[in-house]
Amino acid sequence: MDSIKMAGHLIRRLHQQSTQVFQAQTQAAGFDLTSVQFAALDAIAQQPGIDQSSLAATIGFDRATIGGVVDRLEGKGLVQRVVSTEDRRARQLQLTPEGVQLLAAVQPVVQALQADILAPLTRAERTAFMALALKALGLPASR
Amino acid sequence: MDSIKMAGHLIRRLHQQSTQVFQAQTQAAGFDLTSVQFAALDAIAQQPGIDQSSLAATIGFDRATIGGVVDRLEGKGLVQRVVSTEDRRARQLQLTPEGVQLLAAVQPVVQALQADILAPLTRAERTAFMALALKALGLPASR
DNA sequence: CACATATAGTATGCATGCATACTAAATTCG
DNA sequence: CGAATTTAGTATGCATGCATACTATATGTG
Repeated sequence: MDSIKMAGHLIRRLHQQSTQVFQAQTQAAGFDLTSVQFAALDAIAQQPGIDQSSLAATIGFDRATIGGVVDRLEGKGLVQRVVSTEDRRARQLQLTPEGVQLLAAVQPVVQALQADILAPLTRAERTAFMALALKALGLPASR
Repeated sequence: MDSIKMAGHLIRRLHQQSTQVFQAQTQAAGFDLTSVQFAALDAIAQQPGIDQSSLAATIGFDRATIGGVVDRLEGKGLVQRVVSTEDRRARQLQLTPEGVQLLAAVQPVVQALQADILAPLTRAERTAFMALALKALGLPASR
């Protein structure tokens, strides 16, 4: 079988397509943010005070990667790192006012581009694809 | 909507799962090869003498990335780079005998792990997923 | 032929993404 | 309590992956 047709290869290509659509449309809207940085911002907004380790678990990174992502978000002034008073190893993460504002502004753009990631699919096919992807990841379909 | 449920996020997670399964199973079988390196080897085997630019187009990389991949394959003694006599800018790629041997040995392993990438899905669901993925990439379903 | 343009590959810089090793702090257990 | 273990985060190295700029070569056009 062609490696071209293998599941792993198709998924890699989809990932490329996904990140390209994200970059193109968020940049066109005037934002400078990667999809990973968006995912981190969004997760922090939903669980303010979350530590880096829990954040990594939430969005599926490892600890080494999340450190760099948070570094860059902090560098852009979007996120604050505070040493936890309860556990001095942990860093609690919060959005700054700038982070809150940017997230609110970029969210509708990101929301809107999701369909474009799977543009050749019909709406019903997109729904089917998402359900299969969720199951393939071992996640409950309803989450 | 949770970013957790967005198409882009699901695809990123699938990509992680895919590369992890690939690494785990090929390493368990005694190979030291990334999925990208495998894709490159396989493509070169199917089109011997292909230049780097065409290789990049075939498997969906950009030129900058393919250079490093070929560097590493050459460093492992799996691939030969020869300056084309017809176009001295181009590098024609060939597998070495070691490359041919390794590809033949690893191919069945890679073949077998494809189903594990989508392990929670039934066989029918995997087929459906692959068809949707192909369509989402704008590729003909039959290729 | 001369010059403009296009193309193949490389180099550099930035951003994931993982493995491994390390430090500091918290927890467990004898 | 004190040592062993675990955990949070960082540091380092390797491998994609893309954007941009650069060199060398090829091609097209007047």
